[in-house]
Amino acid sequence: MADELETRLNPQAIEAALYARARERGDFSLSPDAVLDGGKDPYVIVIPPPNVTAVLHMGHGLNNTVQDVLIRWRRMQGRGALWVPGTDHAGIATQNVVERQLQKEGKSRFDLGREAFEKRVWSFVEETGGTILEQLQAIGASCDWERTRFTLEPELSTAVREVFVRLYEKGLIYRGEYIINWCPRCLTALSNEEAEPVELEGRLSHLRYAFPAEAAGAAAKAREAGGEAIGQGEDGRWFLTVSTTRPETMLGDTGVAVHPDDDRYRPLVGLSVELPLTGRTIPIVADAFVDPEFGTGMVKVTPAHDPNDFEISRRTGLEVLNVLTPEGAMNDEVPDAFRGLDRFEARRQVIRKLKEAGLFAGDEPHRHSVPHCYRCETVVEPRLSEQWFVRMAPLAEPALAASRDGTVAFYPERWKKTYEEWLENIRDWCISRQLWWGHRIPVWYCRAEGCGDVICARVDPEECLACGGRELERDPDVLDTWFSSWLWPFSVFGWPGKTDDLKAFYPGHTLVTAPEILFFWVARMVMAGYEFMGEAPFDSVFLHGTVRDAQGRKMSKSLGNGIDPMEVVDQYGADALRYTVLSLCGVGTDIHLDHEDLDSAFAPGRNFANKLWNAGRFTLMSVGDGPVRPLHEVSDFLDPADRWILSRLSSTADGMTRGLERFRFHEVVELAHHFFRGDFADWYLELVKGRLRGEEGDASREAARAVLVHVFDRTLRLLHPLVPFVTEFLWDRIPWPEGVERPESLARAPWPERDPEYEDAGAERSMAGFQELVTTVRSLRKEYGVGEGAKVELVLTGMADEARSAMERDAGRLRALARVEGLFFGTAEGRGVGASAVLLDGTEVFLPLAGLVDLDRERERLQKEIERLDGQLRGSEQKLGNEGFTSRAPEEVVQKEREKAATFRDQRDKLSEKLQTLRAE
RNA sequence: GGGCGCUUAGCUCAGUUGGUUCAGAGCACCUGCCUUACAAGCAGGGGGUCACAGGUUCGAAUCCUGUAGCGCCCACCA
Repeated sequence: MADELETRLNPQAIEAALYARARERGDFSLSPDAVLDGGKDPYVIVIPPPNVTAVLHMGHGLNNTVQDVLIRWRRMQGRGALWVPGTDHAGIATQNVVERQLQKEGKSRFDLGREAFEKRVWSFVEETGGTILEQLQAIGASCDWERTRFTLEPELSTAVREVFVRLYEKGLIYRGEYIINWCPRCLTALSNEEAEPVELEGRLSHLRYAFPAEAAGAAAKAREAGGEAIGQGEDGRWFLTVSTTRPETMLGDTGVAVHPDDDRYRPLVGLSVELPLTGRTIPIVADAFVDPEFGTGMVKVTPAHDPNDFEISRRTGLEVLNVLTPEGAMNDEVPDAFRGLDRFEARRQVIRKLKEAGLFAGDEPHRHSVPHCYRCETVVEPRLSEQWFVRMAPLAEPALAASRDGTVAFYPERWKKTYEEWLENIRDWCISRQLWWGHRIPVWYCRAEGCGDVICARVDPEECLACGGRELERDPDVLDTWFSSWLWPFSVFGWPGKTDDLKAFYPGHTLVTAPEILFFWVARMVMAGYEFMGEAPFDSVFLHGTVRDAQGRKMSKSLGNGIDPMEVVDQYGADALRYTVLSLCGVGTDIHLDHEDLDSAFAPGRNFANKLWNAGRFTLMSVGDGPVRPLHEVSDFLDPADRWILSRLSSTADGMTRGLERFRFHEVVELAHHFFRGDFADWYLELVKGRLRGEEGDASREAARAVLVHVFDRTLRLLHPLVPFVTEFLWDRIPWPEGVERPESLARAPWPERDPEYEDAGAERSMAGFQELVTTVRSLRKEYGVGEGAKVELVLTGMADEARSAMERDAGRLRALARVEGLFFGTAEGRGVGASAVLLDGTEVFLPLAGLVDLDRERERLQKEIERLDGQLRGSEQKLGNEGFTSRAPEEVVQKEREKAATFRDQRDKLSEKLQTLRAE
């Protein structure tokens, strides 16, 4: 570690070493004893486990910075703060990565076989799985790394299996044939949440199905009744028209449906039509799902490839005909001409063939949302298949109640409603995935003749429980990745064992995550929490925004608009990264960062860290090595500036605490910034400079040193959760007052609370007046070009008596100011030529200019400027006086011209006034 | 189709229960300074009819209604 306080902050030189030392010291670890025996009030966060194959992106950067701030703050508050880290095995995502690797070697997972493939994934995970956790360390995440968990490790697999069996035994897990979302590329089922709708411009095609001759009468009647779907071809044959966005599915149609109350089509119900291209005849049925108002009021029914159609088939008894292979090609159920064709090719062919047959009634553009696989973005195909489901309604009830009664609170609050609506309309969860990487479903089927028993067990069965046969076959599927994630808040603590960890750390407290996984994960965790632990896994959910680029687009790999947090850490340090994202982290707002200009994107954090570094260096150097008195020993020697900064410290601590309690990070950063930069660095340090240079042993100097050390210590504590590295580096070097116990580390130093003893409204008011005076003088000097080095005499008049006596009392402070500003305060004698301004309290500041500036030149300068403005103004007024201009030019332009004129006039008048002052001699 | 949110300085955003302390911050911009902590800095400065139109009120960025634009979530409309 760099032991020198180098001139420039070099994050690379200090961060890694500081982090390693903090870990060694055990700053981040917590044993359950601290809670169970030590009486510490726990504060627990379990990390949203990143995918094991992931590398850190800005979303993680934001998410984990926020968690770390909370954990570090609570730890300093003396809570038993525990942040449990870990990774998710991420079924599809990880399997995809390894499959792509295999592809490069010209192999598929089937070439390897299940066992070898799983081994391959494991070795991949073991090689690369630690990456993201190391990256979290680089941004300062103070997790208890001894507790790192993985959703597919043996202990957690036990939890998964236990949960599956329990739910199965309770009748909440069932197997059934339903339409699910099928990804033809991943070859697996997807839950509704995993099928992401993408709004696309598609085509709505209209297809004609011909009536057999005997139905002609009924068709004609329906036509007469206003049935727009019914028509008569040139050949005299009657047909009906249905519409679809997926024409190829007509090959799987097994019926046409109308609304039961639709009088137009009533005569047709029970009759049949000829399904083109297939030689099949399909019935017309009535079902209430059909909206008579939409389109023609007639719907083709494809039970195997549309969820609604499937439901219709269940109610009406229509046949179910699957016409697609798992890969999304047409299967053997369709006529030869289409067999083996990819679905999109089949779509073209169907349309071509229908056109040839004169049964294509045209198409039109149609915007609609098409579900895509959330992992690979392939168009998802609704497909009938046998899958495992969890019956969710019973689980949703307590989770819903928890939100309604506030047991679980959401920040920002509007997500509460979204969450509740999802739970109110909850649908069963498809949990089986046709993958090899994941928790295998603990179900066996007995293949013995005539048995067919299904066994769901905690321990792999050797033989059939029903018939004793040994021909058991395990279900090939694995569980949805979220089936292990929803147990995470307690599985990480050893559930289903009855562990001390569980006793001490469950339930946890805060969940920090993105709104995208509110349903995937948050809601399900609450459900699992109640079902298996009897209470919610956390009491607050903070949902932060999405990280976007300068154009507002979500950062993503495919757009190439991402920012690599590691690059930011390398260039500007973890503190800069953290500070920047926190300063942008308002409740409910997204975060915009320009990926093309990291320098300016991270300037706020970089500048802040650097300023802290410099102010810290100065503080440490100025205080020096000599013994420092504790604050309470110097209370009789406090300067007004000391009282002021102590007062500000107290209110800042209070404000920051309240901000953190409400997850208002932007506000917290602003308070910290205002106090540290505005109050501490800009004013206090400047004001104590003079006193610090005094004689050793001088009471005012010792008071200043004591206050400085105290305030700097507390400031670093307040800033530590935000910027842990620089603060710790500096804090370690603070000379400690004699007789005061030094906390073992900054990470565990007590969080500064509000301290009413030092709150001093009088000192704040008087300082505010003082600051105004100084600012005003600076402004006047600047305006009249009085050089910064020049000493000026000031005359203050019209002061309230109160203010005057306060000022006399604070003579020392004014002298300090005089040194800094090069000002001199004199008494009012002849006022002469000068500039003046009136402060808020009525005091008039008069700055005599004679002798300081060349008055003649100043008058000349002003005169010239006034003439220039006057010319501009005349030009502008002339333009406005021109009717041609005002009537013909666009309103906006005229308006702009008026504004310009007003500005010229204002400025001219202002300068004229100034000139008057100068001439007042 | 339903629900929610946003619109404040060139950019990104703060503005808690309507009121001197509210029109702010950071970045960008302009001017002057390399003042022995800091030029990744200091000091000073310009810039906003708080989307638009109504309404409530003594008083509205803040509350109500409507309009426009943008965004998000949910949804089985072929």
